[in-house]
Amino acid sequence: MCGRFALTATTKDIEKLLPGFNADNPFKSRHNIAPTQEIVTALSSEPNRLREVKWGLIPNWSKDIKIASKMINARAETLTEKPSFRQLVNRKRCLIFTDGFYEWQTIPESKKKIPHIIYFKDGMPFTFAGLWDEWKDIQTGTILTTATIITTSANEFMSQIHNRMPVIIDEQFRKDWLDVNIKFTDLAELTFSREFDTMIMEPIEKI
DNA sequence: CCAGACGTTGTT
DNA sequence: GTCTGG
DNA sequence: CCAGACGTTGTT
DNA sequence: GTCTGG
Repeated sequence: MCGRFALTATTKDIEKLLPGFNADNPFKSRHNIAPTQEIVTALSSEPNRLREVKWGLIPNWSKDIKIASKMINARAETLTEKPSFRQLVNRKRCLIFTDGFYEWQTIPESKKKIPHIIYFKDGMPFTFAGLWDEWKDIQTGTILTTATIITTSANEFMSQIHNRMPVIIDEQFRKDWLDVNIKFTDLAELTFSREFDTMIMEPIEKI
């Protein structure tokens, strides 16, 4: 799955990933982004903007804000079936910016978990596939924008440590993923597990 | 019909 | 909002 | 995902 | 051990 990641690149380098998209404000460098915190995204509805939203999807119909902490990931395999996601796949897709994510390897019979960081050889930031939504807090009238990260089965490389991984959208497909004129069924292939030539994985002591 | 859930992961 | 379970 | 809390009563 | 908050 994907429950922690980093975004330490400069705002300028992040903007380079998606020409024409500009950041609202400079983004802070962060090594350990946790669910419920702000994440940097490009949303399908706002074609020229990079903005922060909260990690943990709150569907627009939700009565309880607490649902967010359960909705940090969405399985690619069942996106079009699940009530929480099926209405979003054709209308509210997003890209989530990162330059490395963490997975924990569980060691059988020792109860220990070893964190690993996964990133690319060039050190550049890259993008996860996500879904987003807007939710109105009835008490205050505030609109909250939230997102979830789509996961898929681990590729051969990642399966050394874990059975799931986030969906990564390559450079040439980023604009397609954000284009809601393209149906999800025509993009579903992007969520399938595949190998990456320059992916690096390293065990770390601590995040 | 209404009431209640709406999710993923990992472990057994 | 929509589906599932009772 | 991990880290940290996990509780009540009565008094200020 | 399990739930909550970040």
